[in-house]
Amino acid sequence: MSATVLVVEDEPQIQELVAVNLEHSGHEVLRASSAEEAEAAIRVALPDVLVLDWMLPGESGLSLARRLRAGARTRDLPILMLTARAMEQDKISGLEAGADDYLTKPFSPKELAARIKAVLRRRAPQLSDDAVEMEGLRLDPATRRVTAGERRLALSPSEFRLLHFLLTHPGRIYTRAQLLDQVWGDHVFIEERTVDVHIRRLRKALEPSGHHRLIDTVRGAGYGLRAD
Amino acid sequence: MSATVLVVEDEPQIQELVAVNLEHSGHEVLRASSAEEAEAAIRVALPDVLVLDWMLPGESGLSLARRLRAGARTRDLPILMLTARAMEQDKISGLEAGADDYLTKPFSPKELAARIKAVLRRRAPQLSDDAVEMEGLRLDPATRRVTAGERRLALSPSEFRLLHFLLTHPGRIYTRAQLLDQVWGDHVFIEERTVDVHIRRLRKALEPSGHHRLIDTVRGAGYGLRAD
DNA sequence: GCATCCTGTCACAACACCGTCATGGATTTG
DNA sequence: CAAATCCATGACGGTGTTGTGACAGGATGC
Repeated sequence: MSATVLVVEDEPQIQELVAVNLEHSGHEVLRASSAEEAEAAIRVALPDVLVLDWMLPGESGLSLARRLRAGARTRDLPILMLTARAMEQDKISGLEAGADDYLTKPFSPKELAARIKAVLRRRAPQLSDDAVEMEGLRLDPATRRVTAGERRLALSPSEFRLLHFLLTHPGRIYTRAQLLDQVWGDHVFIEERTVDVHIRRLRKALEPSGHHRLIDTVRGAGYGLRAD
Repeated sequence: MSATVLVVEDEPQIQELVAVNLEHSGHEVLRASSAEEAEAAIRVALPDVLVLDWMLPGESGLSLARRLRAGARTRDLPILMLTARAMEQDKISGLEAGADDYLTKPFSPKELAARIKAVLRRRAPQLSDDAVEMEGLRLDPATRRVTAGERRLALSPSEFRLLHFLLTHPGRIYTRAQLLDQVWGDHVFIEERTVDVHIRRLRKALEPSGHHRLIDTVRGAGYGLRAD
């Protein structure tokens, strides 16, 4: 799980320490030394998570957190607060201001990595898990089952995602590039022709029940699911 | 049946009354006096159930409930609403906003305990202490026993909790992250692959009776209990 | 304080899956 | 009809995911 982390910390040594550890965990790290810098960075590009020192020159981290919680765009930005001491008071204020979690210095690199991971996991979007059905072909994300009438079909993860997308977007033709973006993800580098192979595998998996006929090939355009 | 209950109530006396009663029932109690405080507490650690006053200073309980229902992480959080009077209007609004049940002041400690129990049973079955059984595999939280037919199986605490969760949520597939949140707690920092190891240990423990076949591995998705 | 159990992590093996390519068939184009 | 595209399909090696045994540290009970 790799993410973009904005580290807001005025002491260069601590900033460096945190940044290096996060990079080592595979994260992209941005840095800021004050609340103002942090806000500017956030304006440019919303990070996935914020590591925020409680004490900062100028506006405090506490205050920044509170403001971020108020803004629509930054309301859901996960915040991990750094506090100098394990003061119960700090904890309470920090959490009231809207931090998701907090860490008291000194902290171990391992704990930092773990907390970041936990915070990210909690914010992970829950994919919709409503079942979809079409002409007796039923796909249920919650149970992860695909059935054709009574019969249960075995699909690989990719076949499952592809069929899920097609079932939720019937009647329209998608280019291979569009399918790669939608099913495999936005930034993957995969040969377009590979989509052909997956379509074929999906067709083969659907063949026992005859549902492979649902998948249309449109020459020169792409693939789609037959709409009635 | 011991759960973590977050009580959101601005009147100190009522808050105290509710809290004491819940603690007496064996629950862990957290307190908040406003919607904002409640939200901060929830961000840090998801409670098992929320007791929420309908009238609060600032944001109303109604509004908070509605927001919690919208968030992916808090969608399934059971909510018990407190209302000052038995207004039919309130009831409707409260339930529409997503409360699971409601209670009108004044209420008896006994009724409070009963409602909490009912709400938990409905929304978070693994927190109730009802025995669960499936294909001869029986788990009883009250006695902490697991039996396969006549045979008694010895499970470690983690194996017990994992099996309990699976037995109360059959059919559905859960990712490793979801299992960590549900079985280990909302706020733990554990490698996802550790779930594999516990699944394996649980399978091994169930093997003598053949019930290990109940546990499904779904490649690329997670684990679940076979539903028939 | 000691022995035991439990737990989280790791390393390695096994295997399913995936991405790519080569080939040949089908369809379109001129 | 020939050439040029485009697509279907089988095969294959690399990659990623899961199963499993081992181990060290911590908790627990005696």
